[in-house]
Amino acid sequence: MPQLDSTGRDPLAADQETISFTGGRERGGENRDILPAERDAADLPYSLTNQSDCKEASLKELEQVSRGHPHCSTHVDYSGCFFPSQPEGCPGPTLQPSDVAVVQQPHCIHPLTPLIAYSRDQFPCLIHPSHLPGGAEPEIGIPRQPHMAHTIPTYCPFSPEATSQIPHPVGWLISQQNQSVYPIVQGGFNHLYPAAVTIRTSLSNVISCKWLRKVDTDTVLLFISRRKRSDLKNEDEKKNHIKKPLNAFMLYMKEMRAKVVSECMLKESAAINQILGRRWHALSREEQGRYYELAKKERQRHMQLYPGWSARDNYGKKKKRKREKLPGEDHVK
DNA sequence: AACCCTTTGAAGGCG
DNA sequence: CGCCTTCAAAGGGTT
Repeated sequence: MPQLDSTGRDPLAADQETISFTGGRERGGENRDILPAERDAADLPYSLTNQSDCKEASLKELEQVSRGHPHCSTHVDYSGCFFPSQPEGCPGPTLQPSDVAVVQQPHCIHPLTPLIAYSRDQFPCLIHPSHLPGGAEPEIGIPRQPHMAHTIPTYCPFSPEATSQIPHPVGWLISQQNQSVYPIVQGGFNHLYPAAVTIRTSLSNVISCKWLRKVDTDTVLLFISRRKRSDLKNEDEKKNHIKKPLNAFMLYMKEMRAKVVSECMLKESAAINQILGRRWHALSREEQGRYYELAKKERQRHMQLYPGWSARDNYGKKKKRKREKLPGEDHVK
């Protein structure tokens, strides 16, 4: 745990109320004078050695790297894939959280200069007003109406073969650059794009609009089997899912994972995350601060992109398998 | 196929 | 306010 100032508040957090170094991260603070790497091997709760510990070849390689530098200690903690006790200047695998700037490269330039693309991995190019139904003004971050998504049916009672040939109402957006685009949330256009209009527009080349106009949307939906609707709805929910912004540690993990994987020849994320967790605690305040700052910007950008979004929206989306608690096992976090 | 594991941090709910 | 829970990423492992 980072040092607290005399007031008990973290000085780094003083001007960032959302940044917290508290929260009982005792492992990181209990012995700051000892590099976490030095105690990694001893107590990894999740056994690395059982599964995919640093393999023989990579161990030799790591040892060579370590010995190759005059300042590097030859004490190598292989079981945790760490390089402890590295003096200043040693270019070993110990963290050098250099430039974090771009975590994920957006494929089109967004005014908000995204670091991470939420949902569908992409960001929108600006929408021209003429392309919006009703000539609506384009906005950065179309207001979401996630809870409306399921309330208005948008599907047609026709076979997949038939519907697959129907152009998507906003297909022009998707076809741009042959990439997915701004995470258009189902319902984001609901106020402009009522279901009946959608159906009429989409099927105008297939069936008579005259006929459709006479058919109530609910009646149309009777043609769709419940299962089919359920599948489509689930698919739709996945597409419209807005993910939480990444926190500082997640940003750090995202950047450093590949490095750890290559160093330790590990692929199992649980083991890698344990290593990353320890390295995180080994970071200096300044180094961690950079990630906290990055995470803060991420949250701000997320708020701009998805005003009104709440973390609560994603609750219950992942079904948890009930795991039997072992005797004496408490919730440890 | 869906969830578990494992990490830290943010955020929401509840008493 | 403090505690608990969920979910962000990742990919091999498990059910």
